[in-house]
Amino acid sequence: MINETPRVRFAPSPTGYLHVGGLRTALYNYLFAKRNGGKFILRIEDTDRNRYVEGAVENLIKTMNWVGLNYDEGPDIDGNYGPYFQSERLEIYKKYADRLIEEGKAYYCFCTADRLTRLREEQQKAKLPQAKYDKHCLSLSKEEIQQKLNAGERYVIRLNVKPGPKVSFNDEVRDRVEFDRDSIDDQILIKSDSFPTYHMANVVDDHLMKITHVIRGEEWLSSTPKHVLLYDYLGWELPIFAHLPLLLNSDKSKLSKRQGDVAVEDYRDKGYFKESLINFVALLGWSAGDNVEFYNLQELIEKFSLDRVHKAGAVFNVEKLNWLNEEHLRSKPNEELLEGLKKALTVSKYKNLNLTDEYLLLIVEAMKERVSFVKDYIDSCTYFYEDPTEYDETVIKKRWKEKSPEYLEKYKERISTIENPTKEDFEKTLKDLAEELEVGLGQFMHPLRLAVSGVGGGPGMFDLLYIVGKDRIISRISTAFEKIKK
RNA sequence: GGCCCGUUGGUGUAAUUGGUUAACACGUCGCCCUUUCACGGCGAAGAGUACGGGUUCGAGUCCCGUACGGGUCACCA
Repeated sequence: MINETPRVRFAPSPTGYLHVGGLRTALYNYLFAKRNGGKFILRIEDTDRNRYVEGAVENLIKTMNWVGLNYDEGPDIDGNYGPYFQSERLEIYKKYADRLIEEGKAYYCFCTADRLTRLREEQQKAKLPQAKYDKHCLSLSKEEIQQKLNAGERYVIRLNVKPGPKVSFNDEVRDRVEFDRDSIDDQILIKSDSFPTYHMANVVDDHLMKITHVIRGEEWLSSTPKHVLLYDYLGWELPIFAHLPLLLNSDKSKLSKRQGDVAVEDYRDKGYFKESLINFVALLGWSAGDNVEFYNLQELIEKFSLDRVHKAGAVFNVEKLNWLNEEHLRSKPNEELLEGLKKALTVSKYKNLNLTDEYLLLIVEAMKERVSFVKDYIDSCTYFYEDPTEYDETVIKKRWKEKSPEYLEKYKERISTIENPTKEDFEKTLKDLAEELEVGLGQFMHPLRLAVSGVGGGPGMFDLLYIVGKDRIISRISTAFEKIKK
């Protein structure tokens, strides 16, 4: 095994969307594979027919593609170990279950759901430390079993956990973990609908698909002894386990829908870049130990290692995600942001404006240090798309002076005589005027910004003027005279 | 409740594997830059490492106990 190329898998059950915790698990698997020259496999754990969700797999694949975690084998990328849907591997599980039965390591169980709940209740009443199946059906004779089978009685197949030493295994992030054997229940392996349970399916598939490292969430830690036992019963070599710390809500409970968005799609729709999501989630439970926090996927591949994965759960902190999104935005070329902006524009109220790339690029550049999301290129500077309809009250109070109309009128007159004014023209005109009238530049700039944009903040004064342009400046100044009353 | 895992500023993490005053980032606050807002720069507050014992010349790092948090105990994954 030492020399085998690593094979890891991300094995979600298709519930409809990709959970951010799932994204983190997928990412670590991906990084581990890429770092070590291995293969990354996507396997669909669709063994619960009651939870079937229409279109869930398609959506999952779409989201995986969007974030760029490309797998080497999966439902739509054939490898030599398919099928990659567990629902298409039923005969395989059955075959191994039969083998276990033959060897006395598993057995048929005909107990009804009724009996099981009654059993559980009794055990609870008796204050037993733990509710476990009582191996009732283990004592059935061969004839009895055959008879029931022939009669078509519904059955499940259970793991036969026999007394023995502690079950232990090594975990890459938690070192050695041990469980008492009698704390392990006779887990159902094959359900009465002939579908396997997760425990059976994941062990069989991981072995058959030659998975070398099982990297999954910590919620699986306590069922790992069952899996270890199965490997043992089947005579298979154990993979290396790595149980990742959970992602938490701000109250430290397991990250849940109730306390915010958990779907990767939600974050995508809110305007987060896949780069920031990946970067952020990578840092939840892992660090290279070198103070670097800004990464792209390639850099993560180069730095990642399982032995630097943290043990404790990590709170999902949106503020840091926001910061990372700003950082990634600023690192992107303007052309890419332009494409994003154009796309955002098509679904905005400005979709019919037909603005040129040249014009939009000016906005992209002027606002680059002032936005967190591409959509902010619209939302936080609407004055580039339409005349202001309101004027910020506090700015009026602070900046709109008695003489403001007079100054602005003069500026308006002067720029109206310039043909195709450049940014420098707007600047020189303003400075000259202020000098002639012997007043501070601020007497011009602040009211002018207010009149042109309606707000007190924004890009550099002359960028603002240049982008808005002479004609609109002139008309907006006139409008401001009417609308701004002190 | 049983079992398992965990616990370093508000949050994410670091600390040469036992060796100075516990470091960085996000967030917060302040100053500088900029006659705007941001970006950027500088600085501050904020943990004495959950708590209590031990081992040791020396413990965030090792051991034990307690507390707290979480996970798990399905014919769900």
